[in-house]
Parts: sequence; C-alpha cells; structure tokens
Amino acid sequence: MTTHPAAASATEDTEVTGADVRVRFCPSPTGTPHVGMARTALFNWAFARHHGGTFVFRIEDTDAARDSDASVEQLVEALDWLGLDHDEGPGVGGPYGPYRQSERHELHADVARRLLEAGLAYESWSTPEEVEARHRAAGRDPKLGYDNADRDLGEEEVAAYRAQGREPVLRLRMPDEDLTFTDLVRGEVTFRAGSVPDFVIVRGNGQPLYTLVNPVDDATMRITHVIRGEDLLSSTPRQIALYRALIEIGVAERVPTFAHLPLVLGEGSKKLSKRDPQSDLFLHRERGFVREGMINYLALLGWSIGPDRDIFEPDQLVEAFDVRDVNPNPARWDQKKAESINGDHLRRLPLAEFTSRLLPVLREAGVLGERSGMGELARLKDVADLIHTRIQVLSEAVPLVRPFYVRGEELQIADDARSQLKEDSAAVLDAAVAALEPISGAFPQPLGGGVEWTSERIEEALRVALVEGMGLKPRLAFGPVRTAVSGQRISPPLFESMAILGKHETLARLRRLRSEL
RNA sequence: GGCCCCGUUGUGUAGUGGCCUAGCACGCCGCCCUCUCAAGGCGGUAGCGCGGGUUCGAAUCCCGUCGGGGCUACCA
Repeated sequence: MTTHPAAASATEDTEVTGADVRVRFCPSPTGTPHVGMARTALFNWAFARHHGGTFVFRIEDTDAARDSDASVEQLVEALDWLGLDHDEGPGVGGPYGPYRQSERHELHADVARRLLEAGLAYESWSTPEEVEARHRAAGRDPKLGYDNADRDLGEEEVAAYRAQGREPVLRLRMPDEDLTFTDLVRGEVTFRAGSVPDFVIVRGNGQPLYTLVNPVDDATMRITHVIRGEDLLSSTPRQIALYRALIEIGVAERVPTFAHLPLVLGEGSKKLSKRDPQSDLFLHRERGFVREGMINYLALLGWSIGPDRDIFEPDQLVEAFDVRDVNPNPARWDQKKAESINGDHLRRLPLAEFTSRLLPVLREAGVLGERSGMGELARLKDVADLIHTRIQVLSEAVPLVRPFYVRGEELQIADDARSQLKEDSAAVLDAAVAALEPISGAFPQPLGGGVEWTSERIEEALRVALVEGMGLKPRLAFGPVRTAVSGQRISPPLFESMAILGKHETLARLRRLRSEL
C-alpha cells in the first residue's frame, strides 16, 4: 500500500504532510444529505484536523437544473450538527474563494480557453450518433464511447462543420500512455493507455462541466489530498491528465494525492441509494442519533481505531485517524450496530447532559410543553436517570417518559398490558393500595430528610404485602401494579417510578385500574 | 461488452509469513443478576470464496479462477 510506482512526474510522488495539508468536501447540492456523503465529509475533516491542516467546504453547484438552495442549507446544517467545522467555505470565506462553483465561471472559461490555445484540448464536432455509427461500420462494439476522431481535423473539415451551424464541445486530449497513481487506500492503480477516451470538458453551449471544473477548483484552491468515494475512482485518470495539462499552462502546481473511500452499501449488496430511507442523515437524527454516536458509527464504515475497541469520541478519532488505514472493502450500513453504538454514547453522557438532549425530543413529541417549569425539569432528570440505560436512540424515550407527564385518568393502558392481568389482579391492587396507604406522602423538609415516600419504603411495603402476604412470585405480584402505574407491560423500574410520581398520583392509578376490573 | 476496484463468521473489522487450534464489536442463543425491560457479567454460535503454486511454515506472497461492486453522458 505504500509501495511507490515509478512516478509519472515528481509532483505526483511527493505527498504533502502536516499543516500544509488541504482537503475539501465538495458536494453538489442535490437532495437531502446522505450518510455516505457525511462519511466522506467526516474523513476529510478528521484527516485535516489530525494533520493540523485546512478543511475546505465548497459547493459544487455546476448543474443548475438539479441544484437547490434548500439543499445547500441542509448541507450546512448537516456539517453543523456533526460538528465538522471548516476553515474555508461559502459562509466563512477564505483566500481562495469564491467557494461556490457557480461563482467561478470566469475562471473556468479562461482555463478552458487556455487549454484550447495550448493545444491540450480541442474542439470536437461528432455527435454521439456519429461516433456509434463509426464503431458499427468498423465492426467494433458501439458502446466503446468516443473514438477520438476529431483530434486532428483539417481547416476545411472544421469549416464544413461550422458551416452546418454545429457547436463544438471541448475535449481534453488524453495521453497515449498508461496512467498510474498511488491511491492512499488502494495502493498503486493503473489505467491502461487507450482505455479512457478524450473527454468533454466544455459543452457545446459553452457551459463547463464537472470534469473540468472540479480539478480546476481543486488546483486553484491548492488542495493537496482528494479524499472521496470509490464511485469516482474511474474518473481519476481523466483528472490526472487534466492536472498535467493544468500544470503545463501554469494553473496547477501539482497533482494531488488521491484516496478513494469504500462505498457504503445498503441491505443486500447494492449501493445505498438516495431513495433508501437509511441513507437519509436527518432521518437518523430525528430517530434520536446524537452527534457522537453518528460520527463513531460513520467512522466504523471502513476504518477502525484498534483491534479491541470500537467506541470512541470525535476527538479520539481525530487523534488516531489516518486515511491510509481505511479498508478498501465496501461497507454495509447496519442499523442495529449503528443504534448500539449510539446507545453506548448515550450512556456515556453525564445525566444532566443526557437530560438536556432529551428535552427537545420530548417537546417535539408533545410529552413536555414548549416551556417547562422547574418542577417539571427536576422530575425529568429523575426520570432520565431511570431510562438512561434503556434506550439506544432518543426517540425511544418518548413512550417511557410520557406516563410521568400525564394525569392518571389520561394514562393509556396498553392492550398487551391489560390482557396480561389475571383474576387475582384486583386483589393484588387492593393489597397494594392498603400497603402503601400508611406511608406518608409528605414533601421533603427544607433541609432534606423527612421523606417517607421513597422507592425503598415502597418496595418494602409491597414485598411484605404481596410476596410474603399473598405468597405471590415477585413478577406476578408486581405485574398488575406496573400496568396500573405505567400503563405498560415493560416500564422503567417500578418502585422508583412510583417514588417519582408521588403517593397521590400512584394511589390514584392503582385505584383507577382496580375500578376497571 | 470495456475499464477499474473489492473478496476474513450474518454484519463491521483486527490481522502485512510462525504470537492465529484467527482477536474485537454488533446480531443471534444460553446462563447469572433481577419487580418488567434494559444495562452489566459469563459462556456459546458462526469466517480466511475456490484451485494451484512459493515456503520448513500462508488469512498474510505469486498465478489462475469464481463471485460481488463501481464507472462507462454535452450528470456530478
């Protein structure tokens, strides 16, 4: 992986390191942010931060028909959420701006003209139909692509085409030699001479294409490492050829180092498509992924921090990350693993922090109002403590927390919980009420203490009454009580829940279910 | 079809000639803990695609083969 090929030129063999590193994330703003895109951004960011280099954010809005401002905003929001801060970009500026491709047309047009003047690019008049017809006539595969037929046309031929009113595209002349480069992820990669035809860099209508604009912007922004998805691997020989041409006309000073990240696959083995809901970064956020969990899982898609560990914080990723360690195998998105990782991060959060991350989710779900009083928030912290180890994504907190914020009469008793009740449930609930009645529900005294309504007292009283008194197995004894208190078959710890609800509310719930039996 | 990439348990990975009777994590199964569910602890399940070499010795090197994937636009 570190073996060096006979370098095509010195500028392709020397890799920039340390603070001179400049990488970029340059999505085209179409649609909503994709997890594969987020992973690409993450690795670029981690690489830059690890080396103390520069992370550039550039909007590649080359395709006016598909690009949208809404998408640009979502991209920014995604980077923001993940905490992938950039040093240069549309919002923050920088010495190599502008950072929106659509604002760089003059540069692109100028470079195209110079390429043409230098004879490195040429005007091409063939239509796709004509190319295909020529292949057929020669008995070749019609799907071979452009045949370089317009490379060296004579004056009269050009004049004839022009007389027909045709508008030529501009093509870059590909070198007639093998193209080899060292990919930081895959090692040495070689494309055979002649396997890549001369490609279009400017449309007939004068519009420059991605094939031109992307390397030109990278070159002029002095990008040193191009870290991107494997789907772009096959366009690398074209870009290297273009870079060499740019160096010749003085636009680029070097060919950057490339690193192609493995694809992110969905279920099965197809590339995770934009249509797949699992590819939608914001859907995961809505489901309750936290930044730390998402970054951790994303990083695991092709990389690992060590042989016996896979939970780490963003700063530990930065500390350890090297794109050379990225595995070239395609990685499958595994929702279960992703949520497990997220659950680990949730548990790592201090209780106060965990609680505050829960707050917006609970408000969104209508469990809490937009404005909460001190009492409501204090109770939330107690409840959060009970569910802290019980959820993997924040949205799972909603059904667990809701019972603590409704009044007894509004509490929904789930069907599966109700159907589990036995004939003796009425007697159990009666006994529970009788056992709890004597415990004082008084509020704590100013200096603390004096509280009798505690989980310990509650548990003790119920055990004596139900387990010892009625001779019931604990799970049978507490089942009906749990249903009455939470409305659920499974709930946070029962006695602690009752302590939080308070005596009045607890007894009301027990009596209510009792009355329905 | 052409070009290119990839191939370790179901999934993600560790592994760069002997430390590998292949480690870790998720998943799955079981046990412990236990008021339910989690968390936690313990144990189990399952893998080097295949075939040839090279070597005293190969998951690791070479060749072939099979399989999967990407690209193949006047999209990005």
